[in-house]
Amino acid sequence: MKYSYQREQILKIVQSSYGHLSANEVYEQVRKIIPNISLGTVYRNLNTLAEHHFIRRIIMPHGSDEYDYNVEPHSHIYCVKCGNIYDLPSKVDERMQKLVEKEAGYTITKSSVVFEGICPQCESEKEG
Amino acid sequence: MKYSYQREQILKIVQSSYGHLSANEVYEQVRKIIPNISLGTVYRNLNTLAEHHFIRRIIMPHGSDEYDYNVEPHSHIYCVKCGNIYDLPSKVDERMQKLVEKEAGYTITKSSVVFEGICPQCESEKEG
DNA sequence: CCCCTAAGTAGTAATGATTACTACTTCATT
DNA sequence: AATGAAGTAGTAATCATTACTACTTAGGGG
Repeated sequence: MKYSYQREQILKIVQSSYGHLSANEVYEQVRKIIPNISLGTVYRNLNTLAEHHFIRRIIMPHGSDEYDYNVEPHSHIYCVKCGNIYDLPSKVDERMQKLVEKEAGYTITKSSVVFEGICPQCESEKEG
Repeated sequence: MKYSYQREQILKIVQSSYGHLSANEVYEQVRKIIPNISLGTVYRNLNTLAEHHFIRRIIMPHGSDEYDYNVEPHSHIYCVKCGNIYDLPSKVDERMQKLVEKEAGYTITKSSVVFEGICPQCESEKEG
């Protein structure tokens, strides 16, 4: 991987976001610094960075994929009320994997798990 | 839902497939019976049938969605060796859901879970 | 039994996310 | 400094899916 200013800025944005960003959201942000950057460059660099484990690509079932500063394998949950995407503890992933391997006899190499539900905050607001 | 010959044939194909078919695969099959059927008609009917719980739509992380005759909620695993998509027992789903609700405090309404791994058959062939 | 209209259809165009392509530029090594 | 592999901007292409349009049909009320 050769250095490039574009990639450096893209990495900074994802790392400082402390959340999940779509390629387009990264594009919007990086354009403030590099106005003529191309969307293709954003995609290419996000994927290169993900391949080299600097960030993690979250393949969303529908809609655009998201890029995550947290490189530890973990699943995600989309809150249908507030629209946010939250991380699930990686402990949950480990246990899910063991469950599938034990119950069904498969060797899991990778998983794409996105839950939909209601986050604790929205759940408690329901009563207020 | 008004009767239509097209929808009847589409339902028959998915139900008699005993597996998972993409919209395009259904299209290819139904064209043998109704040569000038439109791909849009296939999509519309598959989704209508799924909404009415005659079949189930499996949203795949990447690639095309699949349609399943098995309407019980269950997750899927894609075997990276043979390329097939297998069902996981719905017991696994129930336990995954409980795990997430207990460990992370979320109320799960829906889940899109697709594992990638190696199926028992391919696993055993490795040694031969 | 026929008419009406909402639902369905074929065919095509549009959408949205992502990747591919092309000609030009830049990093970093000798 | 020269070279070549890797990177870039800009644009076109791809792929799955949905939307649109004008036409057709199912099927209940008169």
